[in-house]
Amino acid sequence: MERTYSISELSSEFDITPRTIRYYESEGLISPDRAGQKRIYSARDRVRLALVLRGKRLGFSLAEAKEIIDLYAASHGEVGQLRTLLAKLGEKREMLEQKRKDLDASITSMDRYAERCRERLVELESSTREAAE
Amino acid sequence: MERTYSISELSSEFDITPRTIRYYESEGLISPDRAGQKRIYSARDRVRLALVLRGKRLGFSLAEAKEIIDLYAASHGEVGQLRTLLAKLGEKREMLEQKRKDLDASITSMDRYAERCRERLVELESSTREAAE
DNA sequence: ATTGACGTTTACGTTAACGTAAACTGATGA
DNA sequence: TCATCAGTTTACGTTAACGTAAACGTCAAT
Repeated sequence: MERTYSISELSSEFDITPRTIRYYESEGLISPDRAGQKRIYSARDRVRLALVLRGKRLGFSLAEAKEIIDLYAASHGEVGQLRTLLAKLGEKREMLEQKRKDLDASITSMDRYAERCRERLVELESSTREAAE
Repeated sequence: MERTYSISELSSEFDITPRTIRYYESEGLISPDRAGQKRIYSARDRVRLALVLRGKRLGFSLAEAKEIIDLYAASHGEVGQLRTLLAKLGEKREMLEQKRKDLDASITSMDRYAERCRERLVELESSTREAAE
């Protein structure tokens, strides 16, 4: 038997509210089982939730995140399905690549700037010491 | 004399509407000069606009983008200013690092998945050929 | 003189992604 | 038995980031 999760367990684990999780369900991002009224989340549901949140951190909308995540659950029955799946994966892959370029550019320019600041700080500190002599 | 830009030049270059650019100004992200009523954008304004858009692609809100971009325009006069600036740069740098982790994880898992799909496709195609013999 | 093209301000409208509150339903421990 | 969680549905409220429309200014070209 695999482990299951309640909505409050997941909400505290991922630091989001139950409302958010229910909203994701209403948008078709997760589909937990039910025990009567109560939602029962499987390990698979938990993984999907984690993927949604990661997508959000990367700036994807919920709709975009759903598109991507649903690719991982697509059926691989026929050759045609596999071909279109691979094509869609290629698209998403390009979006990620674009983000990587943006991110790398952001990081390198910030690092360069911080380095210049540190040099300037050393300058200022040494001149302060001179003034004290 | 440095080159300047009209609002429509920038909006078409970056593929956004003038409304968006004016909104960014109202949020304090850009502060173009004026020639009477008309806004005149400098090369510096253009760079800031590009930074805003890059920030958005990476999932930052306009407020977050502003915080980051404003760091690049902070004054380096006193030692104390430089110290707090470096501290803030460290914070932002960590946020970018987190995004890089998320992004790397997304890319590697997607690449792995695509590879499995390609293998499966080769299988299916070979079995199709066998059936044709 | 007027017609566009381009610009402006003001203000209301819209959508995504939830927040919040009300009213209800079991299960469970004192 | 009663209260107290933990969960549920329904529904209205909110915020960021613009869209859209109205009403107006200005300048060059016809």
